[in-house]
Amino acid sequence: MAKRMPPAQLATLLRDAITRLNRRVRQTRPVGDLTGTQLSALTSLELAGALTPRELADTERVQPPTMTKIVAKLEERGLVQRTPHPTDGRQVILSTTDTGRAMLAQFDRARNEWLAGRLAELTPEDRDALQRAAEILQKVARD
Amino acid sequence: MAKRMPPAQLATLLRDAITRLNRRVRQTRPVGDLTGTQLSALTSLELAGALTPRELADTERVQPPTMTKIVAKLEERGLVQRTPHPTDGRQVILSTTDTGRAMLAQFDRARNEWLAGRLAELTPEDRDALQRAAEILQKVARD
DNA sequence: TCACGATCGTTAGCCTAACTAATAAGCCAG
DNA sequence: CTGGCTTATTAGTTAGGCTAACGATCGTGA
Repeated sequence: MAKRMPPAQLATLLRDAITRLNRRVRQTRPVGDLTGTQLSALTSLELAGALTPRELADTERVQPPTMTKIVAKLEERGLVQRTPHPTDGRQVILSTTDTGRAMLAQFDRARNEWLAGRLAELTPEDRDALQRAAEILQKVARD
Repeated sequence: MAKRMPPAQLATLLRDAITRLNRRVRQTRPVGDLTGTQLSALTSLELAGALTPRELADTERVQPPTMTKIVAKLEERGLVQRTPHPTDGRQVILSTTDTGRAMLAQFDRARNEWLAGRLAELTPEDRDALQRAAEILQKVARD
């Protein structure tokens, strides 16, 4: 590994790596015609059980209008359903449908084909390093 | 660190981490009103000295029409210039202008403020792990 | 030599995904 | 019971990707 570098330089390196990896992953994306954003939202919703659009937007770190659009697409496909909030007439409760859960299960298999393939070519030590890094990055991205 | 996981699961973890980090970085971006994509292209061009649009597109791993748009925005701002190719009438040569270089120099200072700040809060060991991971990811993202 | 296929850059058109601003509906406190 | 806050949506903009198609140019093979 190269010499230890100051945080600003590491930030540049990280952003560059992440940008490029994102582009590569995007290029190989048309799996099941759900976009990464939609899949991520569906997964968060499934993990949480049920959320309001606002809560889901906060979870996904997007603004409410953005989540409105994402949910609309998922609803079109019958992957999420909305039920009225029991006491607050403004809010709605989002939850995954059986179809949505089936879709998620299917993705569990087909998921990340390209990236997983590339990762499988790495040494176990490299994969360990990436795993550790992913956990650190999750922490960094959290508030 | 958690137990070692299979590549498919690691791929999921990585993509999630990267997606979230990208969103966070985007939210804190309005520094000098150049986007990450534009900055990346400008930096690549500066590093290479001079490139054709095709070469720059390949470097940035986007399709030529995408690079046309990015270059158009950079040219509007006077950050890059185009000169005719000396022998091939189809091609053009892109290079950074003095203004573009000044902009890059300014970014060298203000760059990655949020991310660098967050990274500075980590332990040196965590930063080492991220540095190693970034280098691995660069390799993975490369062809 | 010249006609035709390949290459380069651009244009046009589409999509995803994000943002802000504004609006309608509903809640609640004084 | 009214005025202000919250929730969700709509409308409109921007960035950034893609593919398809096109004109200009290059270069090669008959």
